[in-house]
Amino acid sequence: MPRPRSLTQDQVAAAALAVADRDGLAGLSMRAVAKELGMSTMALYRYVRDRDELEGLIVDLVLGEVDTSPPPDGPWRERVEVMAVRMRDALAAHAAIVPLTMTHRHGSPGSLRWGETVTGILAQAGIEGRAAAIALRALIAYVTGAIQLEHLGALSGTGTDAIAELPGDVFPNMAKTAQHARGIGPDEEFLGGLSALLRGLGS
Amino acid sequence: MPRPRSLTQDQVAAAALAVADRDGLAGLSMRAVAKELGMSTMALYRYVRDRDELEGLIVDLVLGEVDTSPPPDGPWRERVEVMAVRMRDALAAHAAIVPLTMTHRHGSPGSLRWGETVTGILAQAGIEGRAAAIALRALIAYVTGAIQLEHLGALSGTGTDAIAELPGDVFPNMAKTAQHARGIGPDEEFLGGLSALLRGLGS
DNA sequence: ATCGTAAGCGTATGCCGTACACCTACAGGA
DNA sequence: TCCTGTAGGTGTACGGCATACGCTTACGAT
Repeated sequence: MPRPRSLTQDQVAAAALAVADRDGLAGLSMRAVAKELGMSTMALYRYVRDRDELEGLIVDLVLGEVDTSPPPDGPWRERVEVMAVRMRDALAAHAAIVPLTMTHRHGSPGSLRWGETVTGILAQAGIEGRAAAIALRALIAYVTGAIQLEHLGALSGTGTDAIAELPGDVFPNMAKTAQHARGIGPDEEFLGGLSALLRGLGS
Repeated sequence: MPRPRSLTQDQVAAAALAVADRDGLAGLSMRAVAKELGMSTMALYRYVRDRDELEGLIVDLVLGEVDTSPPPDGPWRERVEVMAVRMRDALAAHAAIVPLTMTHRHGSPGSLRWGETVTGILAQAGIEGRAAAIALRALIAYVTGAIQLEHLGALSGTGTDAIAELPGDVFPNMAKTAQHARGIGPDEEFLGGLSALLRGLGS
């Protein structure tokens, strides 16, 4: 009976994501998203309660793009690694919104599906119950932490250079470590830490 | 010759931290910090270039409170664990500013000293060069990720309850895992994941 | 053709960070 | 003792933010 909606929430989320991809997280505002959709600022509020909900929709959208189908057969560590890499790739495609995932990942359907697949792999490997709960949280902690680190000064970036040139008498170990760190790419870094965690999770 | 400063940057940082502790990150504003110091808003800018620098000072202050003296002798894994727990405890005392540490940890003296001590322990354990660089970054990724997770919906909180009540036919593994997760405290969770990572780092 | 509903919009409020121009307290030299 | 240059401290103002509120308007059902 009333006037029909002209947009879906998905379209709103997609517009917001486009703004964030183009102008960064700082450029993401209700005004900017409304302009992206060709509406007035306040019209946006017909689709979203407030900015917080909009951020949730963006995270849902990005996390929903992660392929959560069970990876091909193989050793369980490799299969979990595939899942971790899928998550990392999806977020790398929208690096600007990575900080939002920490606040809004909770309860997102994509995140739940990812967890479901991972716990399934763990269960097949005999990791269940409390051990599975701890393993899943450890994986989430590592993956989200590593992704944020990666987008806030890569291992081979200027930050590492600065550390490598620290006074050798005050920070001898850091200076030496940074020297070696220069040659390490982001992939090797991410996968290296991940495989250590996975080795340890097998008890 | 000119009028002397009446405040140190440390005092400014302490006031800002007090505001954040009391009113949360959302309550942290230049106006609020200036009021905390009993000055006008703009006087604050005599001590700090902009808000970004103020945030850096806060992080420096909190990270500077971490005890970075070498832990007592013992197995290297236990010594690294002590370092991780010290970092976690320091941040837990100021949970509101945890998100700031992701953006401002880089180059903070406290963070450097922490890294120096950790790489020292790793070196004594025979982990050096590229392996040490990867190990350090993995530890930072896990610790920061876990701390953020902890302050954004604990394992035994309402979020877990919601997951435990998910449709069992769509998320069977998650539902079962969440059931077991309910009984896990934050310490057990943090230390469990950490010891897995440390086991794996020993190659 | 009309009418109720909700879409969409304009305006306004109270925050925010901060640029700028001004006044003022103080240490050093006279 | 007074004078003066420097930098500390302040008030005002601007543009941008999220969003509350009330109006207008498009539309599907009658």
